[in-house]
Amino acid sequence: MPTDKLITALVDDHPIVIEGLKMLLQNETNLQVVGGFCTGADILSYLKINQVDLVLLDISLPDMNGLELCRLIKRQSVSTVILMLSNRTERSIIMQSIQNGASGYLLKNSSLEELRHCIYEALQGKIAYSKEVNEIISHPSPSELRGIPKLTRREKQILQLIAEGKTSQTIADELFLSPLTVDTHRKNLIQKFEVKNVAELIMVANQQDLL
Amino acid sequence: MPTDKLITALVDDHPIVIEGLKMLLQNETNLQVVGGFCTGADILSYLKINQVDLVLLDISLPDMNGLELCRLIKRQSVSTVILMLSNRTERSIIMQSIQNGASGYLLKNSSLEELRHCIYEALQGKIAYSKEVNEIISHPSPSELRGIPKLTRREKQILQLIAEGKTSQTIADELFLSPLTVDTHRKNLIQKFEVKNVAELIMVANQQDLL
DNA sequence: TAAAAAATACCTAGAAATCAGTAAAAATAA
DNA sequence: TTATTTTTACTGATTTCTAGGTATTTTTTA
Repeated sequence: MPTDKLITALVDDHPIVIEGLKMLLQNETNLQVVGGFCTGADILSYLKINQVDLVLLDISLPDMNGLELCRLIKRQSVSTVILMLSNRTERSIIMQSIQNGASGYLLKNSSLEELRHCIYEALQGKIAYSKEVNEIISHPSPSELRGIPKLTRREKQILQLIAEGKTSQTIADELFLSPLTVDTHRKNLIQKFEVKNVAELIMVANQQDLL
Repeated sequence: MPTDKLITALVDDHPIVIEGLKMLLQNETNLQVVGGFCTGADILSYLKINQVDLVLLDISLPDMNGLELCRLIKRQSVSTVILMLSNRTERSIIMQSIQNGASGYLLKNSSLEELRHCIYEALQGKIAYSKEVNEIISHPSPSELRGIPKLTRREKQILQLIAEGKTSQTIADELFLSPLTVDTHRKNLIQKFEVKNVAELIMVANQQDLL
């Protein structure tokens, strides 16, 4: 029994979100939700024997990365349109999504209207972003423009010790260096990260997972 | 027109989640969802003129912290039962929820059954955790065993500004305070966290997700 | 409304960090 | 082996932070 409705699958690790989307989309006349999947493995095995026109896909899944999954789905079925539906607001993740074959990107706090609109656009072959995502793309934050500085071995080591609350003198004693040398490294770290002092240094180093 | 059903409000910055929960809970015979709110301000102003028995509350909201909101709701209406519904898995956040008056904590990837069960338990006056949350609570990591200092509003604010690399003088100018006052707060922060200086302060504040 | 907590502000004085340079060994890469 | 990067170390001046306090006003809580 073929149908003229768009066969749609939902992938999200939150059952509540899946159920919610199901309910929301059941009123849409032009599409039919055939299933909700909590893992990447589930949707992939389903796609092996079933044709799906549209997939709403979350980034964070228990068994694999949503970006990776996006690529795998596209490889298995080029005609399937994928819309990413995530909380992640990082430019890089949005870009990677598109590069992996997604036709659009929505934040989960999008309105229903936006969701509808993006589905429509994506099915037309366009790349569809929700309003907020467009903002993110067009206004890169200073912290994102700030590249991740390349640190030398010594600098990493001293950064670590600074984060432990040690003074230049203490660090010098520990590494058998002159405190003046440690000061130089400290200065270079502050320069490389383009920050004002150690407080901010430790903050951005944390944001960049360097500690 | 009084009702014997439990008046329930939903607070989440994701319209999709709200709609989903609404749909899911509309089949429950013993409760009635009266509204979904996307901001803390919305629910608070609603509660000023309406009685609500149960609130399902997200942590991350656009205008204020969910933990703070939990406290405010409880202050305005003690009899209202609050269940936190969040993605955050940090012990400290779970504990803070309970301390701020919540009757339970669920992760968003809980099943519908778990949600039902927790609502039931919470209404009975118990503290209700979902399965995964129980796991988290019973396996504390070493870094989490270090007590979480209670910060005042001002201290949180100043901690934030310190993390941005601002000096006491700059912070004082910004908040219209004496730099000596900022120094006092700075000193208290260092004491409360039992650290040696701001570098370590920012480090452990990060570990405890306070920034 | 009384008690407790938070926020405000100050003193003295020493310790530590930051800025703006320079420069020479030592290690690594081309 | 030559060139580049890293690591080491210094001067001198200035700013900022930290440690020991005390104390009053304001706000919040009981």
